[in-house]
Amino acid sequence: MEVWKLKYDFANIEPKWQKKWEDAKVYAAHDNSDKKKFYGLVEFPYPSGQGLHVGHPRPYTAMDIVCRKKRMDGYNVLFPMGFDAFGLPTENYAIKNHIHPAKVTHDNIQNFTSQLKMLGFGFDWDRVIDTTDPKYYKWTQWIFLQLYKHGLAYKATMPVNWCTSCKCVLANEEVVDGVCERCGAPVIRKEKSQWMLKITEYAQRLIDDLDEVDFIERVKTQQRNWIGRSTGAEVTFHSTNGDPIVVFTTRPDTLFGATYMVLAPEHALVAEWKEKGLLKNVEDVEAYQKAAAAKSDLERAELNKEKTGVKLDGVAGINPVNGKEIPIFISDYVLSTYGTGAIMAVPAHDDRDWAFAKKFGCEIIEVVSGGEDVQQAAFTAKDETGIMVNSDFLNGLTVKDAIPAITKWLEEKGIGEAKVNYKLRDWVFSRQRYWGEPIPMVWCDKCGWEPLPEDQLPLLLPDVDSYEPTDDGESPLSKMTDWVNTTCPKCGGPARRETDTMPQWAGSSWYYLRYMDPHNDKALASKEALNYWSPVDWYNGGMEHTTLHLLYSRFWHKFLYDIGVVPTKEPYQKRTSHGMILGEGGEKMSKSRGNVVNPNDIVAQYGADTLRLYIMFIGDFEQAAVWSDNAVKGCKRFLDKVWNLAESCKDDENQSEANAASLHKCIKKVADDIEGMKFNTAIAAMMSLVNEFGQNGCTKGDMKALITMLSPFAPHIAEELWEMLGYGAQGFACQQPWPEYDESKTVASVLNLVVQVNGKVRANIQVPADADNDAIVAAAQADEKVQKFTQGMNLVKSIVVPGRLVNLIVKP
RNA sequence: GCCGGUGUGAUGGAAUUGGUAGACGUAGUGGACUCAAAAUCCACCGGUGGCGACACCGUGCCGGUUCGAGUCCGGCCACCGGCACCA
Repeated sequence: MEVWKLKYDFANIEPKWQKKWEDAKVYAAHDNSDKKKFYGLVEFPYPSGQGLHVGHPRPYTAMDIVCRKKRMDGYNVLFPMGFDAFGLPTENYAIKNHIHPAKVTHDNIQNFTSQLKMLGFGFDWDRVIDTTDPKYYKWTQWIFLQLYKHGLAYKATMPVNWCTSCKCVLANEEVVDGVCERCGAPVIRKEKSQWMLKITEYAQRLIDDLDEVDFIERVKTQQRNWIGRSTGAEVTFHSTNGDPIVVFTTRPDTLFGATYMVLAPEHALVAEWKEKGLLKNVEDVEAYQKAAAAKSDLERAELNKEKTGVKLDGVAGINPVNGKEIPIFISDYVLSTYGTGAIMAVPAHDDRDWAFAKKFGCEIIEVVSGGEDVQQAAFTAKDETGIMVNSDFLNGLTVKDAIPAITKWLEEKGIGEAKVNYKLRDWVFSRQRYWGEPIPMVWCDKCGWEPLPEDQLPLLLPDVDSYEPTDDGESPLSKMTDWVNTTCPKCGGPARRETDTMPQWAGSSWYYLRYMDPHNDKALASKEALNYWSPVDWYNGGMEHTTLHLLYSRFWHKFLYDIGVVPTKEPYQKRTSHGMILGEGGEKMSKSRGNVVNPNDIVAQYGADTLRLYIMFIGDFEQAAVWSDNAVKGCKRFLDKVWNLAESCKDDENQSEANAASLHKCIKKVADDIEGMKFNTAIAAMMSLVNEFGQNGCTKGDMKALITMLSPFAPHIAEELWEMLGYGAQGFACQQPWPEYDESKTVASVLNLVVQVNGKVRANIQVPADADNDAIVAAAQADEKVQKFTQGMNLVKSIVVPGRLVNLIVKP
């Protein structure tokens, strides 16, 4: 055979195959197929001006490998890509450089696209979506209208999170430790009229249906935590002047221990009592309310060691279980946004109430025995350890039994009822910025809010002169009087458009549906496409989206399911998550640290295949990993070895005897590891195999199997070698079936066993594969090294682990 | 404080789920090739003792279960992430 001795010239090979794949559309998903479908999804990127960094290819390569493997297994695969392009950085860049955000977006998408193609991902490029395309956001607006028509979108004036730098409201999910999730600027409270989505209506289902999906456990727990379900009871107390005060408690069993009440400073009853002239210490109360209002949530939380509050003078509460008169306080440790904004305080059995009671000299009455002295610390155990005392008819019961008993009693007397509360709050959905989807609503002084008729969608984002956010808290769109002034869709009179836009999370809440049928202009996707492709089989994305995008899109999906648009209850069947890529030194990559690795540089130096391999070999996929320029070389060396082996292998279509066992074990291992996302060990297994091929020599048949296995990981070199070995007529390497695994080839005729004496490794022996236990023990005892330790001892026991080891237990 | 995760050589990380700890890769050391360097190839590469065969110790710490523990149980420590006055 002719000896090629060509260099592994990745710089020419990679673009060559990228073009061939694209021309042949080998990665296109087929809509009308009888094949089993597989829908693999990665989170679409925000096309920033910086382009891709090496963090992006980690999830992309992983799902690309999974999807390529699925294609080889005969699935009709949908593996799409798109761009989540509305958002503040683009808008800010546009403001700074006086370029229209649409132009900025277009350029960034072009750059991202070429980078993604450079890495050889098998995306279906005919299904690319862009959330800023009116053909796309028409349907984002359409979904909003459906939410509105079903009572799930409403406008309300309430205190909201306001980012002082973005000049824009934020959802609760976007506030992290009191600062803006995006820019890190402090968030303050501001009273504003906002569009809200009733995600709380889905709270229970968002928890329950987690049981039906295959999400990694930490995603499920984080979502459950965020939704924050707690069960208890609502109990109606009364004030001395006869007003009902409803409180929520998770411990109705401790009702007899309620020695005072606390209202949130913003509670409506406080103002009412003030009106009626019942309060004798109005100045103190007002001063406290004012101070509380001025504090941000962060400040409130920071001050949580020291309890503050004011006792209401002139009004008291009455404990409904024993008629006792108890004082009422206002304090900011009670939140107006959770429960009823009012609590009964049981200092003996709640840490916060205890701290408050100590400071304000409130009575502490023990109603659950079994702990230490409640005058010294609250006893909060909620299990069977505590027995009810000082509680009339509850005395003697455990806490566990007392809760249903008192709840039943309350319900019978009409004083209270069982109740479930959630920490989750409704989703603040409007933003005072330009670069987002316009909210298709019109305000008419006569008719109120009216939805835009659906046939007028999309409501286009108008061109404006300035995208600058305004200090008065209005969207830049509000300055566009031509656009703002319109007619009421109902009465035809003069009306004004909503000038706030949607948050960035809107477009991404349903994008996975659009990929199923991206060019449809009659519906967000056709019924046939939705029925065939739903649900997403495997969705990989970042942990940082667990309580943002992932939660929001599950909510939207459930709504769309309820109104008959989508066929499944849940959008994603399986959810996995990748660890971050950290810069050298173990710190997060960032421009300011100057440790950002640009994939273009790595591709130029080593090629895309090496980058793909390295990013998968770097460590446990779910764990954070530190980038190392040096370690990249190892993957390049591996590909060089593969190349050289292909050039020097024996011209024999058969697999060689010498490599058979290793080859077939490797075929199995790589397949299993891809399914389990253990890409690092899959690659290690192929490296070992290649080392063996180098030692034993290999045939074309051996190489054929190796190249096929390698093709999901390093698709370009696989194609090139496939063609070089003369298999080009059989189609692309990436279209071949996964190599056949023959278990019988992995069974050796002679087994290597470890011999232990009293649990310590003492020797290795070879035995025939069919040797029985007695023969194995005899062989072990016959070994010279073993005899050194068994000499003069009695064998009391022997343990044989088939195919692994034999342990001899000896005693003098 | 509550919930989750992690802890293994110089280093990134493996270990068939209770069965030879350190696969695979980096870095390092020695050697071959070269005028030289790069590349490549070969050998070594947890610690201590020994010329050596070999022995003992070793998976954050202390204890336990087991013929056998990185893996299981009990009790700690450290770091990372999430939630946090949510009644």
